[in-house]
Amino acid sequence: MRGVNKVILIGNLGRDPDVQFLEGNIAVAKFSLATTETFKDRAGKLISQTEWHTVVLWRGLAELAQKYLHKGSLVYIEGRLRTRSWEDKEGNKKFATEVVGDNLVMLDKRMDLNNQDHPIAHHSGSGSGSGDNYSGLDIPPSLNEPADDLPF
Amino acid sequence: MRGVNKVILIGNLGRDPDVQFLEGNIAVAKFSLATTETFKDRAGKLISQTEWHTVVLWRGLAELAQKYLHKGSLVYIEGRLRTRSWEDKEGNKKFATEVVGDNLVMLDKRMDLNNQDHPIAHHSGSGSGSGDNYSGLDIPPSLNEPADDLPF
Amino acid sequence: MRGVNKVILIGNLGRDPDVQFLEGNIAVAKFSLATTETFKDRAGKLISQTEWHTVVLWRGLAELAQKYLHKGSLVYIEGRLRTRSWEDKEGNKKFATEVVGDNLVMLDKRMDLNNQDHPIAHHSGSGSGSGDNYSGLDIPPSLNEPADDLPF
Amino acid sequence: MRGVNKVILIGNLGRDPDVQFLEGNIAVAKFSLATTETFKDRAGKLISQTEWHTVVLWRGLAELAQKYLHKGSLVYIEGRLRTRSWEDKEGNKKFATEVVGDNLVMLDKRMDLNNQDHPIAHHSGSGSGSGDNYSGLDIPPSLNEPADDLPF
DNA sequence: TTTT
DNA sequence: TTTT
Repeated sequence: MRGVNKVILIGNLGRDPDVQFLEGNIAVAKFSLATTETFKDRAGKLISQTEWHTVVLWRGLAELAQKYLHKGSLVYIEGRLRTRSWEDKEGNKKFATEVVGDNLVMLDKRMDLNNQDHPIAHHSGSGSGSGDNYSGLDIPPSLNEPADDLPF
Repeated sequence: MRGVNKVILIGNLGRDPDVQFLEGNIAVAKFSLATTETFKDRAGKLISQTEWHTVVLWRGLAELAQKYLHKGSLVYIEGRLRTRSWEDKEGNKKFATEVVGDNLVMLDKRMDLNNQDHPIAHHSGSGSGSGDNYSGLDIPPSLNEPADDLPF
Repeated sequence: MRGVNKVILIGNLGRDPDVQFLEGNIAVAKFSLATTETFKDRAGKLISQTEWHTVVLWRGLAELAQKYLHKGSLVYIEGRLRTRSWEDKEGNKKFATEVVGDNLVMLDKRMDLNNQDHPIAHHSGSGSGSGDNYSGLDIPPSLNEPADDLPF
Repeated sequence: MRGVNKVILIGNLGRDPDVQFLEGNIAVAKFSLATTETFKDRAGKLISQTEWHTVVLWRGLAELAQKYLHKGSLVYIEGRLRTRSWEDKEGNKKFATEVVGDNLVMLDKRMDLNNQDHPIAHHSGSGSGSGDNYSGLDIPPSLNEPADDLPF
């Protein structure tokens, strides 16, 4: 209660997403995302800093990732932090912090504009990226209020 | 597609929320929210700057607002911007930008911790804020994945 | 004090930015930004909703806008809401809500990768988008801590 | 360039902050923060989920943490993710993901309202928390534009 | 491991 | 007025 746990990332995939299907045919996608920020240090020198994040997507978002994302894709991810812990075979306690995505926006689909036939990278062929209803890019606010009949 | 429109506010209600019910018994709440930020200007002087926002909540969130929020309440609102336009009686074009909330977190309920019986302010008596299941404070990610059986 | 007023947008410029210089040679840029979100309504139908925002940038960010942004540019803007009011000549009270940007990330510069010579749109010639040091894209956290000598 | 790495948290400190001073008298604070989100699972059952984060603050923010934060404090933190890795004595590779805070807003100072003399917890006495100008809570946008002489 |  |  009374908590907020929100992450917003824009970055590039380091590899193609790893997608798996659990029982019930539930898709889960996982990939590394690099966010690079540039800023000036105290001396005014330009510093570029890259951070790697593990992103996990479920269900519909995982399926979108499978269809449209690949190594190098630029994406906006909104989600929350989750830290998992376990013991490895030697009994060492391990931790991993992941970003579980609630929303995904693809930012380089625009490539298609210039170049409909050859999406920028080695998709696995399939019928991917074309067409224009990779609907649900946003899986957003399930709020859809009645039209503009606000009584104010 | 490919868009993001997100607002995050923490501030205090300027008045009790105005709640109305549309056909279908759909609740809509509206209130002014003051966000005050403090920072230093170029000269190092401390500046306090208050901005007023119009917040609109629908359905369940509007009902929570009606039950638990009042003048002075401190809240976290996450939502999106929406600008409406219309003509007033004199035919002047008018604009109003509102924040339509998708998520609400009440930040001063904690009062209850110290003082279960007298929430900090003049609630309308009702069965207000006590108890600890004013559930649904967050109306968040409808993502609920299977437990920790991630195959990675 | 105790307030937050934050806006995060990803969208396209409706027109080239309008850039002006105030006394002291302070740059101010202003433009309209369209954010389009797609989601399913209660009936499962795909709805696309575009919202227009007025974005204002100051100083260095305004200069970046002047150099690199144009009609159609896809950008990430982080900023805060500010509502201004005034009276027009007829004495009508007017309001305008703007997003004052604190951070700007250009999301389609990538165009340059494919096509160094013809940025996607009619830049004003100048020495625009090429080169790779349109530094300061991010004008971010002026926090730059000492290297990784954290004592924990 | 072209990246965003942003985290927004609202939660409670699990313990008093651990504050240290590095050479140059640079303060660094570190603490665990619990964010609890409540939502309904697929079956409509109310689920409460707590996530623990490691938060690191530098310089002025660390000093504020030292003065005003303690076990149980409710805070808003805005920052970015940083993952550090190292090898422990046994040569095992270890990872730790932290939230490096760029902004801090204290959300329960209001306690003072009800109870000026006994802030909710064992402060180190110092006369701190009272008064109402623990200014600089926000250390925000170093943008401070000239007053409202926008030429638009 | 990405990207500029 | 943008973009898909």
